[in-house]
Amino acid sequence: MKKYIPILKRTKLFAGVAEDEIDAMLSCLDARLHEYKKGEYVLREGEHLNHITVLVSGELHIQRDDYWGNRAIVNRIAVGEMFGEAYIAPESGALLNDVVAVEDSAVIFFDVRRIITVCSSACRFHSMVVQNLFFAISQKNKTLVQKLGHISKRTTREKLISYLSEEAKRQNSASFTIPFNRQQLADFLSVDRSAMSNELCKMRDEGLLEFEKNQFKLL
Amino acid sequence: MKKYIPILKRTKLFAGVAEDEIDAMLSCLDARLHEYKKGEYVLREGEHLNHITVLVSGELHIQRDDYWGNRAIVNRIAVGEMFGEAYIAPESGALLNDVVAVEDSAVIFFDVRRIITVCSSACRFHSMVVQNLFFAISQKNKTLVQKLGHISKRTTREKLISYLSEEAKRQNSASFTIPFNRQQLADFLSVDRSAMSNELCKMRDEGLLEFEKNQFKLL
DNA sequence: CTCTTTCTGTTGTAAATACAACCGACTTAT
DNA sequence: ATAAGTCGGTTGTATTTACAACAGAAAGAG
Repeated sequence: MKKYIPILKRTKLFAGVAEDEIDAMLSCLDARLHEYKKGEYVLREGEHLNHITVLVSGELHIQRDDYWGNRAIVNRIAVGEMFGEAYIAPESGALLNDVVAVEDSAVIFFDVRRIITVCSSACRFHSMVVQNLFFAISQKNKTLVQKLGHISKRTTREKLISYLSEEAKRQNSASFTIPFNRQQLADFLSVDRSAMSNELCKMRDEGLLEFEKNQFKLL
Repeated sequence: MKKYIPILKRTKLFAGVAEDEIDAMLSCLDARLHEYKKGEYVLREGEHLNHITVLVSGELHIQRDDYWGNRAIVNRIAVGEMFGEAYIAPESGALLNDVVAVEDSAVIFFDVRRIITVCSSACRFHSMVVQNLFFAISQKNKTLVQKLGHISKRTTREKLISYLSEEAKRQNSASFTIPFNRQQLADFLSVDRSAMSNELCKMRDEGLLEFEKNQFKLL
């Protein structure tokens, strides 16, 4: 687990905490490392979670499949990001979604109660972590609202424009790479892949954008 | 403002805090009361917010209108609920949505920094409020994921079933009242009102449910 | 009470989407 | 090298949805 301390240092959760302090906090927070192969489930819908988790290697999707096999990708977790923040409250109930490794991944689990209950003075940076967690959850909240903004658009084209222009803004460039292939993007935006592919090509023919694989450019 | 203390006592934010303690905390948290008439904007997209707010009277919608006049209702705030938790972080940027009073409403604003920075021992219950805020944000997060689950369904019928069965579950009865009229429900689920109305009637004719105004019964 | 406004359901048409099936390019495994 | 699998684009059709327009019922104003 110690090899991931430099990664933890760069996460929102441990922002401003020195590496040796993180090292000291690992046991205080009862940190546990788990590893997953590509395609493995980290957590399944219906399970109960009493941990805050941080992805330290690989990539995860928060997703849900319905009876008919339609997949909805609720969120994508990149290295350094957290998940499980929606289940901090004691009465928060079972997981609503599956969490799946889309690459070989490593996840560190932290005991929720140990985080939010500030411990003895041994952890001098604990209160900073609590505040970081505040900000991180708050920001995740905002991310979800943004995603709602995308998929509440009525047409596939509008959803694409909404999503792509936010990515351009976020990456601060008209040229950018998206972290999804076509099927994943379709699942993320809740549309049919072929219809979306069709629409993307129409938009390209109309001169709105260019793309090749995951590389997009808005014009 | 004092007349709303009994209401505050019943909110998630002040759960477990006695009324006289809340009274004492109001000034500590720099609480300010604002009132709005039905239809007035509490906040507008693009503004900056440095407060956590609690609705103590009336009803609010978090919504957004696009260029073509399509309205998306992101969330509904009932008495005792908070909003603005997505903008706690210092770098969280401008509001993504409008906040509108759909009834005559009263809102109390609390200074964010004063909440998350635990003050002197005068506020003995401050740390409890911090923990309450944690749980409340976390739960809001979960609510947003649930809403994503509804509108990521492909057809109007599936969206309706998803929403209505959750309401039934939440209200713990096959008969329940929803807090939206038809237009608002359509805006909430991101579908066309007339198409939705049509679909509801088809479902009724097929014996899936009964309804009258806002009163629904799943069969 | 009457007039106006709002709400809900209905219908027809045009547009958009889902679905299935297929193809070619490319990658990976054996 | 060959075969199998993955990925993205294309097409046609059936289904679904949006949109506009209208009508009756209910609610609210004067």
